[in-house]
Formats: sequence, C-alpha cells, structure tokens
Amino acid sequence: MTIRELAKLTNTSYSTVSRALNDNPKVARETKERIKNVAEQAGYQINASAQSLATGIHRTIGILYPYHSLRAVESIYTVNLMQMLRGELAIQGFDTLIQGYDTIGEDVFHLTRLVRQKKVDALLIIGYEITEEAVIEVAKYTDKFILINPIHDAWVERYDRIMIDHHYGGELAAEVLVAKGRKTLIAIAENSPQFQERIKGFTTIVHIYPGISFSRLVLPSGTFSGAYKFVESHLEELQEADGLFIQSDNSAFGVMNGLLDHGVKIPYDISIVGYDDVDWCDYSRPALSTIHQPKTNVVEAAAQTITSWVLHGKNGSFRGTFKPSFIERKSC
Amino acid sequence: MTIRELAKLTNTSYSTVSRALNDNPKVARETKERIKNVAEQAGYQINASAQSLATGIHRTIGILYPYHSLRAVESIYTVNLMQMLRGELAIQGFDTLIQGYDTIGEDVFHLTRLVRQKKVDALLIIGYEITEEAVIEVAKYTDKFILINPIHDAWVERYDRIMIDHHYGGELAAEVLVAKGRKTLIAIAENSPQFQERIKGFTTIVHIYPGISFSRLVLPSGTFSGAYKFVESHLEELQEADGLFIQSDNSAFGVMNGLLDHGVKIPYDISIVGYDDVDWCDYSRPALSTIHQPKTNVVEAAAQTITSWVLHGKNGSFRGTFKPSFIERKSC
DNA sequence: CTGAAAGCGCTTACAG
DNA sequence: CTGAAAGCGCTTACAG
Repeated sequence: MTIRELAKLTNTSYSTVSRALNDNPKVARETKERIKNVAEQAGYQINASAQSLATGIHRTIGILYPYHSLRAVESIYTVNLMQMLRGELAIQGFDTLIQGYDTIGEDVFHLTRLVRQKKVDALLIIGYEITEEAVIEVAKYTDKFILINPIHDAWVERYDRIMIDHHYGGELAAEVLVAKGRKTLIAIAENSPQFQERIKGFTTIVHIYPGISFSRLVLPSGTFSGAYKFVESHLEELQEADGLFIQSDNSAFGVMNGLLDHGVKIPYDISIVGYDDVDWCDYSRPALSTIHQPKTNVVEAAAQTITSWVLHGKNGSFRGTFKPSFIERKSC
Repeated sequence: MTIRELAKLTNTSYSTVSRALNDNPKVARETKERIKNVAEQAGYQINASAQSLATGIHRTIGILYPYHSLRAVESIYTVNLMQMLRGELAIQGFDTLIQGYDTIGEDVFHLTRLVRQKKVDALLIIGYEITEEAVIEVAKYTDKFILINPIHDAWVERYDRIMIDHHYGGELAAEVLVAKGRKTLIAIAENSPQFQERIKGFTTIVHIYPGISFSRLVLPSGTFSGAYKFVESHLEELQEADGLFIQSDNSAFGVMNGLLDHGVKIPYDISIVGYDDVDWCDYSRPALSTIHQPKTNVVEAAAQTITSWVLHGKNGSFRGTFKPSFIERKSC
C-alpha cells in the first residue's frame, strides 16, 4: 500500500494524499478527512525510508552507551536511564537506535556511524566514559548531540550536556554523617575522574566542622567482590572509622558485607552512605542509605530538547544540571 | 558526499561506483580498488534510507521487550539478554531498534509498527508475556520473527521460537534438594504460566523418590518485598520445610531475607534453590544456589538465524531449545 | 485548493 | 566490464 494506490482509491493525486496525511493546511478539510479515513481503512503505513530520503528526517534518535557499564549489576542505573529515555522519546514520536561504545581503543567511527549513514537524526551520549577526542570527532558530523552524565571537566562545558551536581551530592553525604555525630570519616571510591566532584563536595563540608578527622581510601575495583576484598586488606583503618561515604552503591554493598562478615555492626559501629540509589538499596541488610541521582528530570530534559532540535532546528545551546538528594534507610 | 560525487572523482558513472562499493564481481578489480580507495579517502558513507528504499533491506532488527520486565531489579536477566542480542546483531552488521510492548491492553499496532513502516527487517520478540493474539497479528505482516523465551504452550509451537527447557530446570532443582537429603519440599512461585513447566519438572522427580513430602505455595507477588511479606504470612509452613525451590532469584532473595530475619538458618535448617542465575546470586548472604538459564546459546542462535533470513530469505522454520544447569553456591 | 514534475540517493535490469 | 535509464515511495516548489 503506497500513496499512489491511496490516490486511486480516493480519486485524487498522490501529491494531495501526501499533503492530507501530513495535515497540510492547504488541503480542503473535507478532502483531508476523506483521504485519512480511506488510509485508515486500508491500513496504510508510511514507508519510513522513503520519507526519510525525501525529508532528511528519520524520527529516530541514537543512544550511545558505554559497553563497560552494562556488564553486570553495575548496569542497573544506566539501563534504567536508557529505558526511560526510550520511553520519553517514544512519547515524542521518535524511535530509538541503541549502540554501544567502548572506552578503550574506542573506534570513533562507530560513534558517528549512525549519523553518517543517516540512520538517526541526533545522538544522546550516555556516560562519564566519553572522552574529549571522541566528542570532537562526533562534533565534526553533527551538532545535534547531548552528553548525559559526562564527567565534570572544563571541556565538557563547551558542549551541550546534562548532568548531576555531584559536588552537592558529596556535600549531602558529609552533612548526613556529621549530623549523626560521626567523627572519623573515610571517603571510598575508585580512582576515576567521575568521583572527584563527590569527594570535593564531601571535603568542603567536612572542613567546616571542627573535630572531624577525614581520610580517603582508593578502591582498586568498584565491583561487589572488589569492594569486599578491599575490606580484608584495609580492615584496621576501616574499623577505626565511624562513618563511610562509599561512592557507588555497588561498592557499598561489597564493603558492607565485608564489614558484617568481620563482626562490625552497621549502623551501630559505623554509618555508611552510598551513592546512586539503585533498587537493591532496599534489599540489602541493612538497607543502604544513599545519595539519589535524579533520573526523571534528566530524561525529560534530554529527550525533549533533542527531539525539538530535530523537528525545529537547533537554535541555542543546552546546559542542564540537577541536584541529587539523600535517601535515608538503615545503614546510617 | 554521494555516489554521484564519487563518480566524478573517479571518472566513472555512479552505476559503477555503486557496483564497486557492493563488491559486484562484474566490476574490474582495478576499477573497484580505485573507487574504494577514493571512497575511503573522501569519508564516504552510504545513505541508509536511500539504500533501504532501493533494496528493501534495512539492516536493522527490531527487538520487542515487555515493559513490565524492565521496571526494577527483575530487569537484569532481560536487559542482559537484550544487550547480548544487540552485540551479536552488530557482529552480523545489523543495527537494533528497541521497542517496548505492554502486556495489559496491549496495543497490537505498536508491535507491528516497525515492520509496517519499514524501519526494520525482522523482529525478535522477547518474553513470556507475549500472547497468541499478539503473535497472530504480527504474523499478518511478516513471517520473519522469532519468539525468545515464550511460555511453554501448544500455540507457541506453531511459530519460530527459541526457548529454555524449564521442565528440565525443575528436574534439576528437585534432584539437588533430594541429593542434599531434604525430605519436606516446597515449590514457590507466582501463579503465572511461565512457571508451570518448572513445577512439572520438579514434581516428576519428587515423585520418583519415596519418603519425600511435597507441596506448592503461590506467591502473590514475585518482587523482593512481595516475597518478603509472603514469609511472614506463611511462616509456619515454611519453617516445617527443609527444602525450597523458588522459581525466580528475585523472589528467592525476598524469601531468604524473610526467613533469616525470623532466625531460620540457611542452609542449615533449610536449603534454597533459586532460578535464573542473576548477578546478585553471588552477593546475597548466603550466596544463592540457583538454576542457570543459558543466554549465550540463545542469543547466538536467535541473532544468526534472523539475520540470515533477512539476507538470504527465510527458507525453513526454526525451533531451538536449550537446557539450563545448576549452579551451586551456599544456600543449599 | 489541487496536480504534474522534479528530486532525495541509492540499486539493478537492460544494452552495449 | 561499463553506462544510461527506470524505479524504490515519499515531499514540496511551482503552476494553475
């Protein structure tokens, strides 16, 4: 079923059919309705390839995500984010083409392939793993892309991006631990740029209050088992602390289980605050108090902005920042 | 950059350029190489819409997944499956368009939209939630679709599908519990068709051995908290049992935590076997012994079959069944 | 308000 | 082995 056949069925030209279907105001209302009815009856569906070729618009957004982040349970946050983005884009009438990218030895070609082959109109790039070189490459082919949750760095500010105020997240964690009367605090994270802002925020607050001792410990691996093993090699230091800020829930679960296995009582002996607010926070024992990263705001802003660029052209630039919040459970 | 420009750069016609780029054997080797080099230099990328329109092939597969299964932590299995499918399809040179479908009040239009609009060549439909009516509707528009992990039911066998032998999975669980010397067994699951085969398999084995008492309990909700609450309302029955077969890991975590909170020792007092083998099985205390659902085989078979259908036409039908296996951890 | 025509960027049967 | 031409199914400037 094509518009030509539809034209025959309705005794019009296919130009008129095309206009009617696109709600062109120049078509007489009566003609338009007649055509639309017949199209509906006939079960007509537009051929997206032909429309794309003619208009240059594909009504499809590419989502690029870091492979790395989807290997295991770590994935939950990213996966939820992607599902929500897909849902929001669908509401705007767009389809979603998903593509992974690799951090190491990143083949830049693949980042831009969807745009260059005209399979998508624009790109949503997820994750702190994207590098400046990669973004520069993307920018050669399109200006319609948004970085979602990139690291906090100067170069990022030259591009459209939407991110979470991790400095504030760190501040929140410190405020909570101090409010609980904790005096010997340790911030624990992998040695990765994404955690620096959280630590900075945390430190800022800690320094305001007198009588608080504070140190940092670096996690060799942020996985559950990496964090678990970490406890065994740092047991003494950890046992002397009474407040822990562990910068991903996943690591927090590992540390928490490690401590529990060594007889440490949580939150009696030590308070723990995680980061992310994944679903499992409710299920761990004790349930994990954590810093919640807002997703709904991020998703809506990203989806609505990018689809508007596609449909109406990109007029200005876009910078969005959302604040995290503290979720109290049982671990502190 | 189009093939016309490429034709000028190489002093040939654009027909020849097209043939060269498609490795048409009729083009002289020397000409072909020259054109390919120039194309490479110029950074030429084919316009996918134009190619699709001309050939009718889009090199894109639609993956339909049940929204429902991606709400929370339950998602892990499905999400991993989708990521793996995407990866395997990418290896075959196909892109992936992802679309959710809803179980309740399922709008069938959306299931077939991608095919009807010619955005994808074929469909991979994930999940036991797909209904016969929905599949009948899909079949009206294409014969190129594969059901992945549908429920075990007669109608399913009329379509191409790939699934896991859950009857065997249930048998495995029973064998394990019996081998541990457990005598009072309870199988626990939601009241949903997907679990019936597991129960059947379990029952088959239980009946072989003398002196085993066996009962079934229905879970009102398969979520962690649903399963947790379930323990409180069925504490007596559960305390009398010494072996539990809980038919999703997720529910198993809830039941396990509920029992632990009531002083039940696992696996000392009672053995627990879950189902799925999600990542969290390693992290729970005790780590959860479970039935592993194979994913690699499923993914490879599905992706390779569907892309072959698109590229070379669908010749026959496809039925694949893979066996699960038992993974021993600490809960039994 | 409607139609005929050109064009989007490819592929491929037909001729040579 | 290569080129000219028709066609895939739409949109839209141009005429009327």
